[in-house]
Amino acid sequence: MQDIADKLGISKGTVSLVLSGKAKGSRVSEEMCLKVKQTADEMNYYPNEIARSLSLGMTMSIGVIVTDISNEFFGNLTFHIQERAKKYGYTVIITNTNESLEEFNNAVTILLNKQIDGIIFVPVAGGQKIVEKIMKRHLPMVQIDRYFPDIKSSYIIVDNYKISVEVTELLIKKGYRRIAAVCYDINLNALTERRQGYIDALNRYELLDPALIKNINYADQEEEIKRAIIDLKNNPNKVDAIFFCSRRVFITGVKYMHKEGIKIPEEMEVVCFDKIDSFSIANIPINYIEQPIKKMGEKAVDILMEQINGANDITQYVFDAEIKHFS
Amino acid sequence: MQDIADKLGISKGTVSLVLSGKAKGSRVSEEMCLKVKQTADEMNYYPNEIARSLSLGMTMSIGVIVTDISNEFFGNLTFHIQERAKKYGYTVIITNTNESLEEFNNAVTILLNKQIDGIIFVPVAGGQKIVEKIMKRHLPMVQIDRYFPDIKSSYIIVDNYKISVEVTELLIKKGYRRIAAVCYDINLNALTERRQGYIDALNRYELLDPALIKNINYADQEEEIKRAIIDLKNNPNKVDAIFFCSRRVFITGVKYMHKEGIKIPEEMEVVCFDKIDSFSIANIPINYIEQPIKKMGEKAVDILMEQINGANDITQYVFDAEIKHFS
DNA sequence: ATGAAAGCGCTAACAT
DNA sequence: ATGTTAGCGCTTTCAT
Repeated sequence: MQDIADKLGISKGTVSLVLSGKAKGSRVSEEMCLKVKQTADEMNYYPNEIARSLSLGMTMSIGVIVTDISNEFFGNLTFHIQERAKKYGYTVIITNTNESLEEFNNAVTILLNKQIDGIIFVPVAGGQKIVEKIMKRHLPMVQIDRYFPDIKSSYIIVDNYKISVEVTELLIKKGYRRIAAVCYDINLNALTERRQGYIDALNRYELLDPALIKNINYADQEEEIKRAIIDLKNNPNKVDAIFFCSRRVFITGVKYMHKEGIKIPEEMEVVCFDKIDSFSIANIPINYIEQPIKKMGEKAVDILMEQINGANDITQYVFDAEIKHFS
Repeated sequence: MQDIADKLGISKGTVSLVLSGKAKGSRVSEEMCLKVKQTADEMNYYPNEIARSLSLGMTMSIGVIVTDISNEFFGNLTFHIQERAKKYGYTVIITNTNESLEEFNNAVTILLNKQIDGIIFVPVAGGQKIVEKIMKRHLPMVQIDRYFPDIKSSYIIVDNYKISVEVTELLIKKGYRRIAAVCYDINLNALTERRQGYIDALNRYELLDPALIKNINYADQEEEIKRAIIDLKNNPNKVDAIFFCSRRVFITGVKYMHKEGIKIPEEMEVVCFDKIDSFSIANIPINYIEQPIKKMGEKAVDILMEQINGANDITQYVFDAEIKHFS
């Protein structure tokens, strides 16, 4: 900037005005404007956003913390967040927690230090203390996919409970009576609500059989899911349908259903929580629950931007998921 | 920092020394060190990385440009890039091009302006001019997954040609004679080489039948793939196997094979270029080609870091993919 | 062992 | 319409 000012024999300030588009209102002569822009081009000038950020006190970037970007759901979610942020002229810095508290903490620290203007994050179980760091800084934030009930902030979630009730009722209405559920045993509202929805729906019809609820330990899931499937197959009182409470569980579960020779849907129907973009290779009918990922991501950005622009209200969106059918 | 200096009645410089860990070598008294660290804690001090970056002339972030982060392959790739970068203390800024030249250009500009220390990117067809901007700045860079042959820089790719020859030969050795290929018609080396490998292998055995090569237009893929499958099914001279040149094409292709009632593998075997983490829901044997995504991502970061640390040599890695079998 | 001050590249308020 | 200057928060060299 100094260089181009020198070359034209004018001052740095003027150059800044022109280049940052604040030369309107006849602040700077047309002629000068043109000259400046031209020389900037010639000298192949690129603004230093870091300096700009330091001076302005804002970075035009937001942080996004997800569990694992290679996961189909979060991959999609971050994609939509990014695309939306682009529209606001914002850049996104994504980090993964891998569901680890330590990594969650690191991510938050790094992002805060990088002076991001706001943050969208998927909470990690037990991370309340960490979130308070964000709040202390009065940094705009929105929780997504999950939330800490005791933290007063904006969030975007899906009504996991409601849709789980609905899908279970759908199975009941289809005539199934022996409906199993395979879920992670993780203590996160997004997950426990799915199980609870299933339980409550079955209870309402007096169809609940606790033996049909399979809680899976995350670390040892392959083995545990396998055992669950075998167990369900061997249940003396034939099982009709299985509700898989998340994507990964579904994939592994169906794999062992195939291995055990369980015919889908003739012997058992299946429900998958979340859409998988390769359902079509399975050649079986699949009931699935689709979350409005795009809407969630976009809304999260919209809310965050409002906060960045000064809004103080906390906004909490609970979207409805949808039951769909693939065949 | 000033605040904590004031509070202790010492100077900003000293505080900086301590907090950035440069107080070793008895530069600052033990006692002072402790006091500073303590007050920093109490006052809940967080370093401003932006100011630090400006002063240091480096940001400790690298840019990553991929086609689309919600794509399974790129999702995995960026995940591994991030995890590796973490180890070096680096943050990653990811952007998507959606295969658009304009977005590619924007991404590069934004990243350059943000003063990233290096960049890893998946080139977009026709983007040579844009890449030159990066080179002009002498910014460390490495191309990944694809590369511009006429640009002299580091890259990490997979030998698409070789593995395609191998997988085709495998099919031939299995006894198949009528082997089809379904590929995008996009003009990118990563893709054309797959088709060429298939062609050359078949030619070598005098088994090539041009009618069995189906080139798919990206924009209209669903319909075109459907037609391709029907066409292959109706070929008077029964088709034995199909080589799907990429993930999406495979998913759609298999879907229509199911719809057309083509039995896999009894009537036709299938090959998928790329691994899909939900193969197991398909319950069919699948030959697939697995790229060493993790190694690719990590190596890209390693190379980039060497360059950032001053290495001038350009490093070009061509990894081998592997043929695997799912059943 | 610690202080003082310049400088990183830009913005913005104030002068002219 | 343009110039001058202080300052953003930190690092680092040179003094003390």
